[in-house]
Amino acid sequence: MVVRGDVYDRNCPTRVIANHATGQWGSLVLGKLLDDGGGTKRFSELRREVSGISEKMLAQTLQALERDGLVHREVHPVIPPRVDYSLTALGTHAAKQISELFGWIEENLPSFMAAQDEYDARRAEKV
Amino acid sequence: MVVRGDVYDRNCPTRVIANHATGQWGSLVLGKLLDDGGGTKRFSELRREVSGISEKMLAQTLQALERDGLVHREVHPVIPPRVDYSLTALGTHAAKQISELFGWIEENLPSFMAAQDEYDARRAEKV
DNA sequence: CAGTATCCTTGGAGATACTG
DNA sequence: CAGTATCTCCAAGGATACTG
Repeated sequence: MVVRGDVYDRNCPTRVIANHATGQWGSLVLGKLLDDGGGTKRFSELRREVSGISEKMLAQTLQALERDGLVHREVHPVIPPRVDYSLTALGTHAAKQISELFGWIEENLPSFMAAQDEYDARRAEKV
Repeated sequence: MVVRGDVYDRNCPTRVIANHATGQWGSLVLGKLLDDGGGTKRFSELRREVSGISEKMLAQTLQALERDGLVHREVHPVIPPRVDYSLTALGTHAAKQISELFGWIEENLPSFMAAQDEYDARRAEKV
């Protein structure tokens, strides 16, 4: 159907943006910014709250999200430096969708774990 | 708030499943299976339709999705081999959410491209 | 504090060839 | 056809140290 921007077509910008928004770090950063209820978060807050992310990946992730127009970056010219990150309108919409999906996965975690157990059991008996 | 299953906590099963479902290949495979309107798709169909995926990654992706209970795998004992993939109830729900998000990105592609252009322009003039 | 810069390692991912 | 096995390589990503 759609040809321009079709996410199933490689080398399509849609796919790149989708990967930023749904990637392992991008999705979590968007989620955390949404949790704040449209407020702002600082670099170090995100670093702490998104468990496992390194400084490098956080910086890189935020840059990609900012470039895509999902995140707004506000620099305060003070010492020590202070930079606030927040969601744009686009980012808020994306974050809501992702957050919903993640919430649904959490809610259904028992079903997922059961599926995994069953899969593993089936594989075990075939050996 | 939530501790067990919290996606923001590393080493949490939720995050692993989320990554399978929203990862660059997983998301596209789920999307393609949904496009088929609850029908089935064969390995080679998916290979063709998800532009850029290799056999290895498709096999690996399908296995992860099957293990998580998102995809059902039906083997027909015929020659030549025939294997049908379809969405489970869980998979259908996940696929719908992802598909919606991707559709929204496609629709708003102009906004994203504009944001990127603006970002690049701002960076260029600062040099 | 909010990043860069650097180095280094792991494994994600492709290509190819083979099998039931 | 639907995979698996193997080899290979590049880039994603982590750790550390440094700077405005």
